[in-house]
Order: sequence, then structure tokens, then C-alpha cells
Amino acid sequence: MDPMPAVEEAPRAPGRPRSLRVDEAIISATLDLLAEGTSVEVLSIESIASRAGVGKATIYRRWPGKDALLHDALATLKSPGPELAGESVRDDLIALLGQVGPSTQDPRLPQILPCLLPHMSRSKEHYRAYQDIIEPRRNRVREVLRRGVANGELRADLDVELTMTVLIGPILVQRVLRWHPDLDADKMPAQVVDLLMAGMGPAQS
Amino acid sequence: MDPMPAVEEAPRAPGRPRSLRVDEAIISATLDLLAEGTSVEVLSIESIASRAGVGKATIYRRWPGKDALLHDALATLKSPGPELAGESVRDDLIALLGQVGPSTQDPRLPQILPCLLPHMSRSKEHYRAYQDIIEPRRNRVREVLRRGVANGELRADLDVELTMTVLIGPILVQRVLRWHPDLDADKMPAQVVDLLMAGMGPAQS
DNA sequence: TCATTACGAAACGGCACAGGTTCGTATCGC
DNA sequence: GCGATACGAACCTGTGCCGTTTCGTAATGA
Repeated sequence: MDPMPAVEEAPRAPGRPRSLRVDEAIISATLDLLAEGTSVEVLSIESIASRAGVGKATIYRRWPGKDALLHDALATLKSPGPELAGESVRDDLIALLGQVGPSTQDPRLPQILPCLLPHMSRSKEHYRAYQDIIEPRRNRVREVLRRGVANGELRADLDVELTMTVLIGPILVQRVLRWHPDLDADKMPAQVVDLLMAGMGPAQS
Repeated sequence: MDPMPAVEEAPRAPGRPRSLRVDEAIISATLDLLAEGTSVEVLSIESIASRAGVGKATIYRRWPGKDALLHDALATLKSPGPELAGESVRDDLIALLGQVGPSTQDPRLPQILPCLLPHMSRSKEHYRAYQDIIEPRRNRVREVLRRGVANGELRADLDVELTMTVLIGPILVQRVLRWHPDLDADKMPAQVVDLLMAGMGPAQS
């Protein structure tokens, strides 16, 4: 079960040390395959080894099985807070929503996460790991919205939880599913935020 | 390639006729498996036969392979227009968005479609079939929005295509991915529509 | 009744690929 | 050098599906 304490006490090194290159190659290959659309079910140690240019034994020497490897690979993506916030709620939201797409960090993340969800829903264990990745990102948006409500930039009776989903949902759907052929996912953060700020009702201001 | 003209000329019936029950069982088993999360890649004739309580030969007698069967199974879901429209844009939108979820028709549809998309994106052939199912539904929403713009219920400069995605995206994400644990997907249509009508900016009316 | 076709079940050979292990070689500290 | 460990490649064994065929039985029309 235990993944890989990496550097534990590290006093002894009796034989040939493990290659860090190999570690990275395995993790990276795993994420690559997921990002390319390989479902968790289909994902195999063999395909990972092949993609990483590594023997299967090398993987089994580090992880007991696919689940453990997957867990560690996902943990890699747990970036804390990717973007800094500015001063206006609108700009902050746009910045945060932009990261739903081609994030500043790992560009594979947005491809991977949604495809993972069906699988995660079945395992309490995996769902935890998944939540650990998702929740911090949601919190960023939540905080910005609350700030807006507090300082009057947003309406006082705003349903924050609902609004979060209305902000993120469309962009997620577009990025991952290419839901609508005519929309440019890169422009959507600004468009969605502006649409929600103004509302779709007839102009009042 | 040709799936099953069902009733073609139908003058001859030399032997025992094919059971309609069996047709339904096969199609239904296919959709069930998909709805349960079986990806298209993993889906096998063998599993379908087993689920349907049918011999594999019976399936191969009707369809040349998995693709053809899948195509026909999806065609089953092509319901034309499930709901009737009322008089207010708000109510019509809520009605249409409600069908994104537990549709009046086949409850498996919302589970199936999104999981299919990755696979569909790879095959021009399948993508067509997929579009045939999706597009009519999108059109319903599009028409309601245009009507609203025309009669002044919605702002004149509304980006209809964007708005469609902002309406559908959150509900889709919630229903399929259970994106947000605290939201009730059944109530979301009304909530989303109202939020978008009012906007999240400070109250102006 | 009899020919004809459909049915479920089972079995077929073939194939692909999975999970794991073995083996000769490469790389480390000493 | 030496023991110890990591490495990639090749290998072994099992599983599962495919597509097809065979079987005994059931349902139809003539």
C-alpha cells in the first residue's frame, strides 16, 4: 500500500541507486496516457512501461500495482494555488477559470480529471485522492465569490455554490467534451463571467 | 454495414420469425451497460449477449459487429422533441434543461452521452451519429433563446451560442459527474435560469 | 407432416494482452 | 575488484474476447 517514501532516512545505499529519471518517466507516462483519453480501466502497467521506455519489473519494484501508481501520479498534480489574485472580482474569476483550461501548471490536468470521475465514484479510496486535488481549486473560486458578496461587487443574496458550478461547468464541458463546435474555450472564461455579471435579462443599467 | 431495415418488403417469411423481444433485449442491454459506465472500448459482444440473456450468434445474426450495434442502439435514443413549450422564456428553458437530466424519455441517456464523447471524437463515422442525437436538443434551446431575444424577454445583444453552453454545462456537469456534492441536479434548471436571468452583479431593479 | 428459420448454449481456434517473474547486464559503494 | 541492487528485455501463464460453428429445441408457413 505504501507508495514510496522517496527520501526516508536515506543513510544506506547498498547497491545501485534507483534512477530519478525513471521515476519521472513512469509518472509522466501514466499522466500522458490518461490525458490522451485512456480510461483507467484500460490503462495497464504494460502500456505505461512501454510508453516510459521501462521494464515492467522496474514499475513493480516501486509500486505494488496500478492503483498505487495511479494514486501517486495524481498526487503529483496536487498543485496548491496556481494563480495569484488581483483586485477586481471579475478579473480574479477570469484568471481562475482560465486555469480550468490550459493551466499554467500541468497542461494535462484538465484533460485527465473529468475522465477520471466515473472511475473515482466507485472507489471510496480513489475518491478521496480525487477530492484532494479538486477541492483546493474549488475553494479559490468560492473565496473570490464570497469576497465579491462581502464588498458589494456581487449581489448580496448570491448562491455561491450554485454560481461556482455555473461558472465552471460550461468551461469544463467545452474544454473536455468540445461540447459546442463554435465556441473557443480560451475566450470562454471572460465571456462566461461577463454574461453572469450582466445576466441575460434585458439591460437595466 | 446495413443495420436492419426491419420491415423492408416483408412479403416472405419462410421460417421462424425473429423475436422482437430479443431485439429489444439486445439494444437495452447495450444501453444498460453503457449507462453503468462501461466504456465503449471495454464493451464487448460477449458481455452484451450475457446481459441480454442471448446467444452471441443471435447478435451476429442481426448486426455485423459492435459498431453497427452501437449505432443502432444510439439511434434508439434519438427522440425528436420530448417536451412542449409554454409561453414564458424562463419556463421553457427550465423545461428544456430539465430534460438534460432525468429525461421524460430514457433515463439512461444523460448517463450515456457524455461518456461516449471521447470515443466519438476519434471516429468521423460515430461522431455523425452522435451529432444526430445531440443537435436536435441543442436546437430546442437555441430557438427559445432567439425567441426571447426577439420579443424582448432577453437582452438584445445576447450571445445565444455562449448562453446555451452556460445553461446546459452546469447541469450536465452536475448530473453526470456529480461535480458539486451539495447541489441538487433536479432543482438546478430553475436555479440556473434564474441566476442567469438576474445576473450575479448587484441588484439593479 | 415437413422444410425452414430462429433460438440459447456451448465449444472452437486464434489472438491480444494482462500481471508477474526470470535473466544477463549496468551501475553504485566500498 | 566485490557484493548488492537497479535496469530493460524476454519469457511464462492466465484471462478474455472475437467470430464462427455445432447442437438440440422452438416456432413458423405450406
